Amino acid sequence: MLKISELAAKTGLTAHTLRFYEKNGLISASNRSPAGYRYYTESDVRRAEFVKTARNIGFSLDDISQLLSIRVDKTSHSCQEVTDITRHKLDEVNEKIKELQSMQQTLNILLDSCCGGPELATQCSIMEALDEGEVRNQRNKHKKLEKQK
Amino acid sequence: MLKISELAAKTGLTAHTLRFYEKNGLISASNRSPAGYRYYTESDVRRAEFVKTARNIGFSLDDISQLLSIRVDKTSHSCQEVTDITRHKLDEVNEKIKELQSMQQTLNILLDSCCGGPELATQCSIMEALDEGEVRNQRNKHKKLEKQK
DNA sequence: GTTGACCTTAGAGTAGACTCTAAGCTTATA
DNA sequence: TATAAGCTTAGAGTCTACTCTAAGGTCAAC
Ligand SMILES: [Zn+2]
Ligand SMILES: [Zn+2]
Ligand SMILES: [Zn+2]
Ligand SMILES: [Zn+2]
Repeated sequence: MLKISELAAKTGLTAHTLRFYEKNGLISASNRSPAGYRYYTESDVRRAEFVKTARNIGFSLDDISQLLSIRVDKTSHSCQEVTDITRHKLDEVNEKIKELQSMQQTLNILLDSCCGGPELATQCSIMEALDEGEVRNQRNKHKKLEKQK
Repeated sequence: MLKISELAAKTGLTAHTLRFYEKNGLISASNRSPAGYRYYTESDVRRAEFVKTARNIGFSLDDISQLLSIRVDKTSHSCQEVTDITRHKLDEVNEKIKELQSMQQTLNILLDSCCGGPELATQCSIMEALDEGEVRNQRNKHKKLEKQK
């Protein structure tokens, strides 16, 4: 049985975060000492490591909650449910990558157009582009798509 | 002179957002009616459009504040200051893209490994991978790099 | 028996960019 | 003149995932 700081050391999460996760239903200690100290079993540790791994991949705490409820009763859930969560996350990631690549392209175009030197900004082509609004961009398009869900 | 809702219609920002931007020093109305209604001049409109464009590209409100202070007095600023802001944003964007691509790769590997069908999740390889923590990932590496700044 | 490290809780604070509410004026139109 | 649309403000709420604080209880060691 591990105390909270031991679990923290083992998982790389902080004790604060572990309590926060407990408050949000992700991980709780199977046992408490008479004084109320949390004591984590081996099974709790495995659950915490699952959470850590899923979080590292980029799953939201909400996604992780869903994965955890599948995990505790695998016979009531299908592979499809697992891939649905995973695919949904992948869709989000792909969408964000597109947005960022659009920004990246725009920023590169802006940087290419400006000398970047000690000259006064009076004729800076970046400032001109921003003033004229003629900067290619698709961020809003993506944002709107995002909200249609 | 435009009222706030007219400027909102023209820029695609909401009246709420325009007031919020004013509170944060980005855009304010040059004039007010005797009753206190905001009245925006042509120059205010151009400033608002600048903000909109910069925001669409992905600049933070803080970045935009800096760009605006260059904009109002270009003779006191250099192209280099403009490119510094732009390059810094580009660095952030590149960093985020890397993180997301790492997630993307991991998620794709997971999806490839699972049948995604109606089978029980008892032997789901995604669940197994999460349980074993053997999922390639670099998100934390990126996070740490981010914080070193 | 006291020091110091560790534990508990409820609850507040953080970041970024809005988003909305309440309560009350103002203005244009019918 | 009445109705509705639109404007004002301060300030609270939203979202995510923590992060920290205050005030106090516990425990092993010396
Ligand atoms: Zn230049
Ligand atoms: Zn320039
Ligand atoms: Zn399967
Ligand atoms: Zn599966």
